[in-house]
Amino acid sequence: MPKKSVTRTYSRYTREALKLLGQIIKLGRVERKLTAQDLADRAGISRDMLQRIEKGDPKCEIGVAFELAALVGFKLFDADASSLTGHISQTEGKLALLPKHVRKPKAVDDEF
Amino acid sequence: MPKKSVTRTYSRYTREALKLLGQIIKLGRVERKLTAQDLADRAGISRDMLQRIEKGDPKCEIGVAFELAALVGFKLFDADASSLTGHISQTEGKLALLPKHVRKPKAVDDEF
DNA sequence: CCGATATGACTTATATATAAGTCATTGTGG
DNA sequence: CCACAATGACTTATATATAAGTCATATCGG
Repeated sequence: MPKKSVTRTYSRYTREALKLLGQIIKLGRVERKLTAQDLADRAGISRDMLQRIEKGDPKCEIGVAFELAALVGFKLFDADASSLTGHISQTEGKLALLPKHVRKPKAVDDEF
Repeated sequence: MPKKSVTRTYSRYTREALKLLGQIIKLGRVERKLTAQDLADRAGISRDMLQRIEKGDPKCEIGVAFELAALVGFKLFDADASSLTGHISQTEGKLALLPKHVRKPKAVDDEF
């Protein structure tokens, strides 16, 4: 494992967001009359993992969660893939304008 | 490991969405003049993992990704935690109205 | 009602993601 | 221009998430 044991903490926002996402997935699944096993099969995951995601477990593969959401018709970025491509290059453009390396100042609390 | 080796596939949408999320995080980080190491430290993760998330790797803990996004000021659900709580109970309400178990029909392709 | 089945909660073996470290390269600030 | 620092790309050991399986319970359809 990592050479040091890992214990993470999550902000309240993160926990709530994950819980909501899980509920959205479950809601979508039930509305579409899909069995947990069915949806899991479609996503290529175990029923157990689907359950954990529906519960909002923070330690799941993000790819699987996104995939599940999409499978039940929920897009986190309310746009289709082709539209996302546009956003991506747009973001790439912004990044290109910024310095490649970040110069560490004294203290970085631009919390203004 | 799982008793069977796992090879997942992801839809184009999922891949694009993850890529975009990673870019958003990187953009936010650079704009805030945070070193990769700095942001990683703040999130309690390794620099290596931050890099992977910024690249859009689907196999990362979803909790960490959400946390990073929030750290650089990006909320996937554009609302604060207290507002999310409202959404959660709202969704819970909807779920309560639906059958607890899904009855498996013959074929389930409500693709209409 | 009752039988079949979906769900939730566990357990276990093991594939795999992660932290840590290294090295080479590049970019920046002085 | 140049030294120093940040980044990107790897490698490796190991903690941990996952698939699979089991059991008990709840609940829906007939």
